[in-house]
Amino acid sequence: MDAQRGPVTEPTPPTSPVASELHAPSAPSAVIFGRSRALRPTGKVLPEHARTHNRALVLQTLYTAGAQSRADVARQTGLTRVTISDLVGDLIAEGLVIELGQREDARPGKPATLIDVDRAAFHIIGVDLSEHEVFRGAVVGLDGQIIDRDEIARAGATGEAAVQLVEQLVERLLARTTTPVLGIGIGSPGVVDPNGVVRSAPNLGWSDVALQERIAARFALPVHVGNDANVAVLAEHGSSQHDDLLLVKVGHGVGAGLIIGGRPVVGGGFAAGEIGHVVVGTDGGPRCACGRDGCLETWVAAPRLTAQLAELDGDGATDTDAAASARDDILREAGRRLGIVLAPVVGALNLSEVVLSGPAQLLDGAFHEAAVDTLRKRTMAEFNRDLRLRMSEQAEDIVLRGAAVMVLSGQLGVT
Amino acid sequence: MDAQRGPVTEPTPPTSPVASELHAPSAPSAVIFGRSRALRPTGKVLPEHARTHNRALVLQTLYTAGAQSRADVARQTGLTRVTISDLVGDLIAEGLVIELGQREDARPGKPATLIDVDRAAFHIIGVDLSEHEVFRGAVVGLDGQIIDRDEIARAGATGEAAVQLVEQLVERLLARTTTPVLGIGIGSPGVVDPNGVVRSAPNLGWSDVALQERIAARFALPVHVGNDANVAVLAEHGSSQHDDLLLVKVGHGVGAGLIIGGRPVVGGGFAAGEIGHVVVGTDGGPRCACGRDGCLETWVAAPRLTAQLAELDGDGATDTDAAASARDDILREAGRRLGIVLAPVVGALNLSEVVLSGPAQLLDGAFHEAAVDTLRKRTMAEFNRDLRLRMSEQAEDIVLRGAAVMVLSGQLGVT
DNA sequence: GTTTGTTCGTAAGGTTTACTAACAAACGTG
DNA sequence: CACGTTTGTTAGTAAACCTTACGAACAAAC
Repeated sequence: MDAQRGPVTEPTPPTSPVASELHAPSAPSAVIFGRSRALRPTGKVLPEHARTHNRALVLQTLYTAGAQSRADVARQTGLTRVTISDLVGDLIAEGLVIELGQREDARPGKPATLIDVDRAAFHIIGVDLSEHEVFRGAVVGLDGQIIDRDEIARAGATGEAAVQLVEQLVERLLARTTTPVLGIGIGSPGVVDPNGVVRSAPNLGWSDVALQERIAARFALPVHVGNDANVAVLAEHGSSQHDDLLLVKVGHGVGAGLIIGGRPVVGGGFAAGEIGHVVVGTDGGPRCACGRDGCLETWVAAPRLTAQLAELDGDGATDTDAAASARDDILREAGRRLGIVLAPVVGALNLSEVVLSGPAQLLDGAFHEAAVDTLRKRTMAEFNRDLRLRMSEQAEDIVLRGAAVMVLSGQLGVT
Repeated sequence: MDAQRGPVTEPTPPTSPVASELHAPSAPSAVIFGRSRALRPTGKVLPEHARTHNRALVLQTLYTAGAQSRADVARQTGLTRVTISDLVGDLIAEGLVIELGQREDARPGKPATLIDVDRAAFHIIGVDLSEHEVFRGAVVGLDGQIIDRDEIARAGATGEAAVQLVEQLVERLLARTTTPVLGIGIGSPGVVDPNGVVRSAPNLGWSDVALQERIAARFALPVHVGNDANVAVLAEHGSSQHDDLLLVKVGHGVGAGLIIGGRPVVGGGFAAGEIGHVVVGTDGGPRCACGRDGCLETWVAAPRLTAQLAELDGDGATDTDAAASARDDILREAGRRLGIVLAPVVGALNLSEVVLSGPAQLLDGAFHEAAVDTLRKRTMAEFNRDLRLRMSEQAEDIVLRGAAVMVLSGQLGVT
């Protein structure tokens, strides 16, 4: 009974070198385990990759916890003081970290030299192309604060004209800061692939536009491009406690950004989060531009809701109570429809947090309540007990800040 | 215009050592980027971790591509022949890899010594607790082939009695092989946490049962426990080309297993894939045991479908054509309901592959067709053009083999 | 039969990385 | 003031992978 049990740590003795008779050279075989993830490391790992990783770990520790001594960082990361000193030395030489002088509080021992990410050393350019009327951009600090902003009217521009508007906007933003720029982050509507090619953005008339390449070539800076909702969820993730997070962005259309296990989800066709044209319910619904009835967008897209509410006002409601009630009915139904679509997603992913982003006057009331209520009624309470559905706190700047997060991740973090 | 642009590779000159006046020791600050993934490496990485990774890479390469020379492995992995020789030396010493003698085909140069994973060196014990009437188990080869199998009638056992049945089954399986056993993999219904504790499995009367600990202590072997559907999707992933995969397991209940970006999804409450009690549609439905109307299980769980079909036979259909048609109607409606639930998930994740596992006589016909049809009608064709919904090819043994994959991953792969 | 070129696997030595051990500096405390 | 504590650095070591170099073994061409 014992001979047959052999954990890897106590292997069987090495086999005879020539065993070709015993084990016929196996053909590539059935190998049902072939693609098992754990057995499929992404590629080789060299010591220098470890170094890169640890470097990012130090940066992250400083960034999150704020100014502290090298010894503090060592304790937090588990690396030794020696190694931390070495890594910090590199980071200081690169201008990413600075010494802030000695710690002031009274403790025994040699006083600590405080170090921190040099939060004033770089700015980031964030650009939001998701609004229908205007392209907005900002100079963003490393801590996410908006330092300066600018915008450029879209005026219906599409195709190449729209690309040139983006270039103009970036140019103007770059002129507004004298601090070195870490990179440019752009949140675009539509389907964006990992190379920053906008595969398809009907509103902008874009199809396979190599935006990342264009902007990078023009400004000689690192450029990152992502879908607007996927970018927005990055900003939200910063202030969230959870590693699984779904952000629903209600605007001209409806899109979602998804983070699972701390990693953004892109999807096989790079179209993850495109839930605007999923059909809701089994009772029909308004005709959608895509040709079907009852797409999510027909229920909850901002222009639709606004139009419905305007129609209500047009009916000239005399009683203000009744008007408010009718208004809430519309918003409640929209929220319910969103809940119906989200329920299967929340159930399948066992999500703990869903965030709503969009016009507060539309979403932050009856809409929100109905969505929460519907979600609870349609998922298993036992599994989703601690589910939260909340409004985003990032308001209008969510894409701008998310774009900045994308740059920070891409430039300073582990790829 | 140039001074302000500084990629990390061309940083600003180091700041003066004492800059405390310029940069007030920043409080932990707003830090909206704080939890950005790329900036939040999981922990320190030491050179030995790189070694572990590369070791797994070599194993994976051999496992997938079959017998080959050290030089072949070097070319495939990108590591040098020297390093590969070193790693392979370790693996041979551990008994995981064997030399098979010289390559026979005629080529210039020194003939290659073929090496391969020693596919006969270990067996794996796989256990499937997901069936209602019986616990099934098997001795599984490293390539996933079922070498021997056994089962034990559950006879309604719950709680401690059920645990003891699992122990008996494992004991009997271990007695059926004289080959060293790499580990024991168990697929259980219910919610299973990463430590192998079954948090909740109502059918088995389990609540916080430390199954992994129990079995590991009893047999002194590595043990891995997972949810049955989550385990099943591992088996399917082996034969799939995609890194995003959803498996729907229809049996006594309905559950799903999900792999995104090559990684299993567990969910915040470890209940990912529990879609059986998500409400389908907006037109009510049969009353569910959980108290609500129209849960997915009320539409597609195997016992429900079987009962509906039996009822049909009970009506004594004389015309066989009409009977077949009525039968298909029932299955079609069930398939449609599944499609309705899956559509938002497929849309949100931009899934490229969905797999059905369960009784073929129920699923592989009208049910399947209706599910495909519904899914296409309810998602955006443009984004999900290459979506496939197919039956699993693993049949009854999917959980057994998935459990074995779990062990193989856990014992030989990167954690 | 000899030469040439190729391929394989190994050996030797160097570089990078992070570790342990040890220490000086600087501080509070008794 | 002696002592313990804490910080950050220096020196040396171990691990991991690299480059370079080499012998062995073969096919192909002469």
